[in-house]
Amino acid sequence: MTSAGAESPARRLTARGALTRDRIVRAAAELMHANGVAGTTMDQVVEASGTSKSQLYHYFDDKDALVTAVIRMQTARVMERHEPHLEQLSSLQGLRRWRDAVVRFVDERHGAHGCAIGSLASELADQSEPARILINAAFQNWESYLAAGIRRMQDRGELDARADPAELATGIVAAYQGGYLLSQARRSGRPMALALGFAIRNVEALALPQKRASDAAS
Amino acid sequence: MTSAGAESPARRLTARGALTRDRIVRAAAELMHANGVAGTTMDQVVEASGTSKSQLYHYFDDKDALVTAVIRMQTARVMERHEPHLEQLSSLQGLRRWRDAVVRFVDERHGAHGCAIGSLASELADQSEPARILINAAFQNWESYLAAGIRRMQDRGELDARADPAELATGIVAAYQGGYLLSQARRSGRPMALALGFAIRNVEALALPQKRASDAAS
DNA sequence: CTGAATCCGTACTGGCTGGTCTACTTTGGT
DNA sequence: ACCAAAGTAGACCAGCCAGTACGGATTCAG
Repeated sequence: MTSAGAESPARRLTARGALTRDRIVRAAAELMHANGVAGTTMDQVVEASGTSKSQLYHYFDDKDALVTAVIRMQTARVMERHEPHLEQLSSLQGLRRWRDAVVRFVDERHGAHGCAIGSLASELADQSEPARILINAAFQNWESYLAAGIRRMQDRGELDARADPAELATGIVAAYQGGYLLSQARRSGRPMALALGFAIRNVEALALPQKRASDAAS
Repeated sequence: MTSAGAESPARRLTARGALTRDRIVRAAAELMHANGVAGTTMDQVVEASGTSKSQLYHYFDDKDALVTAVIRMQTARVMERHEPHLEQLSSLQGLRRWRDAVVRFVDERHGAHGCAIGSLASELADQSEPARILINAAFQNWESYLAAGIRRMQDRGELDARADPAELATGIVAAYQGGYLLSQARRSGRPMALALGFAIRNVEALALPQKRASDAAS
């Protein structure tokens, strides 16, 4: 992992070819998430994907190119899992629901493997500048979802307009990543629950007293 | 990294031997922090430490044993850097001073390499159970320092007695780790500053109104 | 139908990796 | 002074790794 050249210049891909390529990336993503990028060999990817060496090198120039594809897939996957909760986020209640879903997810697997993006970030950020840029973009994108949701809370008058959505969003994603890491080390979802809880409390602290009755307690 | 056997049964070590051993661990720690554990070869350690293959394998059974020694050294080193601030911690003011020192440290190197413990945690937690246990202990120890400080704030009547020091401590360490990871990806100390700021605000929120004049503003 | 591009399988290689072996030098206790 | 233990050196090896060579099978445009 030094230069990570751009991906193959998007040659013609038949439907069959696209499928094979996808199987490769999927297998690589799984292996790299479980064993790390350096801990995953091209031969393992070949076997896990049920393809062959020549196919692998047909679709990817080298390991760096494969890693790039894996980063893209993983960031997309993680966001896909969060999008349902964040897309329409516009209330503290929604933020808490997201937190609960996250905690449940982490708790179920006792923090195993950590966040797919987070572990890639930790391993690659200082090894490959292109990878770092991609991963940083993923984090920023993630934060932008949260920031947009927080902005909607302000628009709805639930939150103080002086709050800084972008800063709060960064704080929440940081809590998520740190909470995940501690949960991974402790094999317990508890640190994630605490970390996200504290992060969200910073948003709650900026809540405005609601004018009317409307939605109920807690 | 699968079994990580116990370290060599502490044979007799001459002063010269201990020095050599230390040089090896020091070099290994540096390399592994910069390039990852999997990305560091035994030959690199030999060269960087100015020793030889036989010395390496004289002092360590295998790479796992060396990694174990590196974990011990890194956790000790990191704690040494924080101890001056945390040892006597007994006020919000002190907590903020610690945060400032951390942010300065991260900012200076633009988050490069990340937290030594954090990156080891991310790479090893799911690869080696003994390593995971060691790293988890380091986190817990770190948290216990913060918790003790927070408890002292309660004893001094600066903080609400209903606050849970252990939970707050976990939240702060999580914010530190997550903040570091984002800072590493963004090459900026800003995420760390925000993350720690938000974490500490949870402590500040539990501050009690001080009875007398005594210490000044902010 | 045809031929060129895409797709695929497998054997192979040169270099690197963790780890071993044998032999030489230094140290420290008595 | 002696010698066993500790320390040191560097050659060596078997296996693994990323990447290549080359030949054959499918697919698709025209």
